[in-house]
Amino acid sequence: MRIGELAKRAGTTTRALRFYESEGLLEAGRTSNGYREYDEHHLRLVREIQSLQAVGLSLEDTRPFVACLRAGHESGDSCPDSREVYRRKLAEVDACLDRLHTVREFLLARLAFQDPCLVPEPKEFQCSS
Amino acid sequence: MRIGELAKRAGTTTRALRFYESEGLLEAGRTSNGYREYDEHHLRLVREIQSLQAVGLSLEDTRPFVACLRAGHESGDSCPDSREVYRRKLAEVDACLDRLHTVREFLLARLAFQDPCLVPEPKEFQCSS
DNA sequence: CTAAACCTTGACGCTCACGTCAACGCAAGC
DNA sequence: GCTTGCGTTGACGTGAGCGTCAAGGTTTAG
Repeated sequence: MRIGELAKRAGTTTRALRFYESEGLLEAGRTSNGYREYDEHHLRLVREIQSLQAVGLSLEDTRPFVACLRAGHESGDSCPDSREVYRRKLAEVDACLDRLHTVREFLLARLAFQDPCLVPEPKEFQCSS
Repeated sequence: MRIGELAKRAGTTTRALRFYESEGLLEAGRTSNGYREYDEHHLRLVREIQSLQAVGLSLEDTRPFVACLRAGHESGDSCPDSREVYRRKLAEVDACLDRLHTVREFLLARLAFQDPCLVPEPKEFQCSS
């Protein structure tokens, strides 16, 4: 199949697929006229990337999973590097949950009209999913 | 005081202060040579902005608080618009907490080697603090 | 007097995962 | 033959909140 069909079947865009290729995540074959050629295995890879992005992993973080699938494993998260990414992300999520609980308490206190001087630590913090 | 001193006392940078001014959040007076001139009231405004950013509010969201302080209120969150921002942010935080709990369960399940097909909704979602 | 340390505006850089446009080639239906 | 709809590469735009020069003017310490 060509890039348009893969995009449609995966529910994404051709631009995204070309971007994955430029990042080395999705190598495609080429037909004689230069068109990219994909198969079901590529669709599987794209689906893996999408589901990982859905839980808040960056594209960079999906590399081990893609590599794991390409190495022949039936699931992308059966390799050590992938599981390490899971563990790291879990720690991030836990930290984020802590942080958000603190923020929530702060907002509730302010809405309840309490003292305006208790401010959460202004640490750099990025909470994303 | 001039911009450098204000930055130092607020624990920020001159660039940030100039940026706030460009966004209309921090209007400064000017001395005869064109230097910006600030007082304790400005410092108070900057501190307010910082503490709000620390709980994950965007600069845009800090506008009502700054306006409230400039309107003469002793605290920036005593005005209706400010409290509305608090309420909206609280709702965002709650949604984020829900989302992160789901993600956390997903990660735990994957690490426990379970079925690889349950994937959280790939909704657009931005969780930040 | 001079050098350091401050101030000014303006403009580009950064992150991330693409969106969007430009300008072109290729293929198929009428 | 012509239009329509695929495909190609390349390059710039997006958002948030500044960081980081660049190229000057001003003030202060020695």
